[in-house]
Amino acid sequence: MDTAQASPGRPRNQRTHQAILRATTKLIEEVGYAATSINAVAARAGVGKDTIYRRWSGKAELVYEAVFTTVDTAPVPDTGRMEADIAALSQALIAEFGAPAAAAALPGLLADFAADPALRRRVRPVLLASAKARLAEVVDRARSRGEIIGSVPVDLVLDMLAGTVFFHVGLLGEPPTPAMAEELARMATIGIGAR
Amino acid sequence: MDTAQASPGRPRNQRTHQAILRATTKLIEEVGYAATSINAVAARAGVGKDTIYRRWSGKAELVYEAVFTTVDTAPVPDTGRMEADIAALSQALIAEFGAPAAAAALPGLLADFAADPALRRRVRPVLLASAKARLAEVVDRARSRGEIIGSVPVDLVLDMLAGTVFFHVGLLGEPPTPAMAEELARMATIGIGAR
Amino acid sequence: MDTAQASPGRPRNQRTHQAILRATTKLIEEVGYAATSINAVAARAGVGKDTIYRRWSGKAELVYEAVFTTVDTAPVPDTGRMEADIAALSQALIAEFGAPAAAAALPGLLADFAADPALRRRVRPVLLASAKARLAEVVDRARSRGEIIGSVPVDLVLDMLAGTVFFHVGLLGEPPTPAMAEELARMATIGIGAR
Amino acid sequence: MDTAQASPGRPRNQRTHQAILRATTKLIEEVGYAATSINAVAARAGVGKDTIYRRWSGKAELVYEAVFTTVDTAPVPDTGRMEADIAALSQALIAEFGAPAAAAALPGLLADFAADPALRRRVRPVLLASAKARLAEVVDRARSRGEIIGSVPVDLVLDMLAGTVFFHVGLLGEPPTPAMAEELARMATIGIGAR
DNA sequence: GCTTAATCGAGACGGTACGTCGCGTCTTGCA
DNA sequence: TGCAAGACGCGACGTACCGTCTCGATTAAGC
Repeated sequence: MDTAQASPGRPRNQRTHQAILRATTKLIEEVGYAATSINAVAARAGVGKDTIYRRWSGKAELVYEAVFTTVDTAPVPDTGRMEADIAALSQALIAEFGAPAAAAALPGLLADFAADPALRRRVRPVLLASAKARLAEVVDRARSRGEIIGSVPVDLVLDMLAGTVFFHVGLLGEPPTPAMAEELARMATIGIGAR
Repeated sequence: MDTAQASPGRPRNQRTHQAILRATTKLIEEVGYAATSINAVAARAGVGKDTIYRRWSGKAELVYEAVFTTVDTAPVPDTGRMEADIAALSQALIAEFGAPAAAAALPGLLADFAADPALRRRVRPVLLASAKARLAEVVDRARSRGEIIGSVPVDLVLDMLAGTVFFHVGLLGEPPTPAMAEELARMATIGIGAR
Repeated sequence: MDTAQASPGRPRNQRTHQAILRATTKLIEEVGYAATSINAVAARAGVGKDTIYRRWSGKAELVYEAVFTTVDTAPVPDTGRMEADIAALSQALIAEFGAPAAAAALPGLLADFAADPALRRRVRPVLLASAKARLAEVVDRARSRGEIIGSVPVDLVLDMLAGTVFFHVGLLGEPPTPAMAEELARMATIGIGAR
Repeated sequence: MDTAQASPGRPRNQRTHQAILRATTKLIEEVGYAATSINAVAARAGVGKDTIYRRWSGKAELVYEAVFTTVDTAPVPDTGRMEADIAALSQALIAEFGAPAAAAALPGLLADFAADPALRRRVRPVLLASAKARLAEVVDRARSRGEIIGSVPVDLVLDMLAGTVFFHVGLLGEPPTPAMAEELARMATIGIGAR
């Protein structure tokens, strides 16, 4: 199923692509989202601005790809007990959203998403997709074991985990403490389990 | 303790003050946070830019005051059962953050807070202060009734309620549905109660 | 007839105005019209780009004012013989259009005028207005002395003088030699006189 | 003297060459010199940009070839009277420079020549070469008939004819009227004859 | 017939300038 | 001193071309 589909003309340089993403991540970590301009990214990556706009619609999409495209390679936790599985997933999600670059990017990113409906529609289904699939798998397994009956508000739980971290970071400027992460994970677990 | 503190020169006009806040709220609702510029607010309020900067440090503080300074006049719920009290508080908080102007302002506001430590420090203690006091009161009453023992992560619960709404709004562009609000309130209630 | 007409708000700074014009003239002389960018003028004058665009519509208008607004203070020649008067006027016009900054600016300026009808309409009546008035005066005096009868193609003569210099400069890159200037002045003189 | 000089590799396509020149002329007439970009020419001609740069150094050379390479096939006028001959030549030159495409291209072309010494040197001797040869022939014949003695400023006359038309066109945006052309031709004729 | 090498359409690429916008500060004259 | 108006220096925005480059696919002429 090789969708090579060679288009005419000079192909885009993958090294350039990576250089831009790297420069973006660096800048986000060093000066934050607001102070990261397309101009600066271009200069840092040794690239023309057009080369950036040719691939991304603007700062939001660029930063999103640079910061949130770490594929989850870890296997879905399967301890046999739903609570433990959900706790593991929650910890992972919190770690992802609390990581330096992510924490620095999230507030600005969310603001830009909120301001642009089209952008929002493009990103929304992707942002939490992986986490959603994993959580759904855990829940399904629990259901087949008879641990729970009825539906589970998967989307809500994800919004809760991500949103809490985001809000905390936005207002405190610091990543969540492990203690808080644990507390939060427990809350999510109970929220699902106690139905 | 009348802190009139009459300074020399012409005193500031309170009607002007209100006109600026009104114009700000209108603009936020009509065009959103990003497109609301100080220039536009000044023009809309029929006011010079300096008159705005003399009172607020910038867009974030102005919008914050315009949108989030509705004093909670309702009495703290006291049904005799903690669960019901918390549910009521949660519903109120969700309603406040899900209101049109608030929902439109929150993402941008949080982003600006995240970008400016000084601003963050100034706003942080105020933003959820009222809600925090009310929740603490409810919890204290429950404790004196013997319903719970040990500490309660009040801050976390508030971050969770506000953050979830914010994240949902930022990514969906719509205020939370009543159903979701109920579900979320229950989650918070259980999260606290089940300790 | 003092048209002060004080408009509200902070008045424009005349020193800034002059600094911009000076920077423009310098740049034109140093790097030529094409390489003179608004960006560069702004940097050189220590001024924001807006401050330039607030006063002029673009490079063409700016350069035009910087280079071609040297008011003719010399009195209209009046030797008693039309030929000598016209020769003097021609020499003056040629000198004006052959001056370093003017010679460097003219080709690009004309090209921009040609490309923008609105701009053309705005500049056209002003560009040769002074020269036209002086020539008309000389011709009138000659007519009243009985030296000539009938009409005189004043516009054509001016286009000829300016155009020849311009074309010469554009294709040679050098100001016209005194010899050529004299020859050209004579041609104009004869062209008018011999009617 | 067949300078075929067959080089290895695929030979250049002459139809492509013509297609580019045609597209250039069309664009010049439709949108003017300034708005005629190499990009646009390439798109219009269905050609890659390299194919253009392989043949011409840039817009100026391309437009010059597209617009000013109509070889004078008409015989040099020979009426027996110099004045009539010169008038005929002048009329022809004015017509050439006043033609739609030429009038649209000239100002920008001259500006580019003025900005680039190398380009100027390459084009200068060619631009008026044909006209110069014809004028020289007419003058020589007149001299051998004894009509004139001494030298004649041939270059100056050509600059004058071309420059006047150019200046007029650049500032008015319209081709010269027949009346003006006649007047101008007469001026050139007298300018030469009256020596 | 096979190689060789330049040409072709397409479009990516690093640059530079564009003209606009918003920022937060300043400078007027008037109240 | 407050205030409306608006000039000011700054710097980012997203776009348009520039002239060069890199693809894969032709297209002759020379071997």
